[in-house]
Order: sequence, then structure tokens, then C-alpha cells
Amino acid sequence: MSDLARTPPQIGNLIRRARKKRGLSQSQLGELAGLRQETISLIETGNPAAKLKTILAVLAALDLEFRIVPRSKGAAAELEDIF
Amino acid sequence: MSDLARTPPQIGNLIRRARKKRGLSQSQLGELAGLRQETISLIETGNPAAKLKTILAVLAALDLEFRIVPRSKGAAAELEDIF
DNA sequence: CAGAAATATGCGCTAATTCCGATATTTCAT
DNA sequence: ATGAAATATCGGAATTAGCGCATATTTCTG
Repeated sequence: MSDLARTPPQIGNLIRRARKKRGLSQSQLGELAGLRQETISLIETGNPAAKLKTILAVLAALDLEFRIVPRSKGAAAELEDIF
Repeated sequence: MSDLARTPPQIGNLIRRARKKRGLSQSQLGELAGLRQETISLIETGNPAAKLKTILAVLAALDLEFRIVPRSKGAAAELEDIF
């Protein structure tokens, strides 16, 4: 239920759930993102060495995007004007 | 300003601004994140092939994190229960 | 239960990160 | 302007993604 994405496995899980919600197979998503089914599989299982552009391609194909946010209120306060 | 992070350069810019707001040099941030100054430099200038775990290490060192969100209201509606 | 569809795994390959150790080059105070 | 700090760049070594192609394995459907 959370859009929290603090670790590669969490990111992978979210991608997997979004993909399924859209009724896509890994192959179909791969085609949309310009990637192979195997690559989607690796990402969904939490490959920490995946490349940034690869993750971004998958997110874009699912109509998703990253947002960078403070982890805590303290961080939000310290970084005000930015976040 | 926006915390939008749709592309590697945008992500790099945000990281750079957050780092400066915290008064850290690239070397200092690198030390916190377990990375080299050179690597921080590459990330901040928008290297699209940076590894996911590398980006996550930098964000964590800055007390930041990723959030995955829908790009549009339409997407949010289609993916409800997830986002 | 059978057959198909979907997902995970395998090998060889190329490209590119990141590391290490130095060093240009740019930026910034005084 | 000058020196110091900060950032960008270079060669080499190691590691690994993602590709193509093929296949094992799990999951779903009838």
C-alpha cells in the first residue's frame, strides 16, 4: 500500500504490483520499456545493481515516476526550499 | 521547487542542491555514502547508467528517499489501491 | 491433470560503472 | 591576483548489467 521505495526489493515489488494491476506480462512491459523480459524479472526481484535508466524506463512504461523526498520531518525542515 | 525526478540530470540536480544545503562537499558526501568523490560527481551530472544501489546510498546519506508515484491523475486512478 | 503461459535461470559477449591512485580544472575566499 | 578547496577527468583493474538465444521452472487455466 505504500509508495515507499527505500530498497531495490521494495522498488521491485511496487513495479510488479503496478504491472499486474495493468494486466501486463513481463514480456509486454519489457516491450513497452524497450527491455527484455529477463531484465524486468531481475528488476522485480530487487537487483540492486540495475541501472538508473533501466528503472526509469520501466517506470515510464507504467506511467510512474520517481520523486525524491525527505525521510523524516527533520530532514524536510533542514532542506526546506528544496522539498 | 519541485522534487520531481524524471530524468538522471534532474535527479543529479536535486542531489547536488540537497548536498549543498547541508554544507557538504562531494568528498564528504562520498564518505557518508561509502562512495568516491568522483562517483558523486558523475551522479550529480546526470549519469543515466549509475547503479540503483549507488543512487540509494547517496539519497540515504542525505536523509532522502525515493518515492514512486503516478505521473498523472489518470495513472493514479488506474493504479488505485497501490498508490 | 494436461498444456500453455509466464517467470526465472544459463552462457557468452560487449559496454560501462565503480574503484584506486593521480591530476587537471574550476570555483571561491582573502 | 593567489592559494586553497572543490570538482571534473584520466589510465587501468575488476565487476556486472543487459543483450541475444535457449531453456528450466513455476503458475495459471481449462
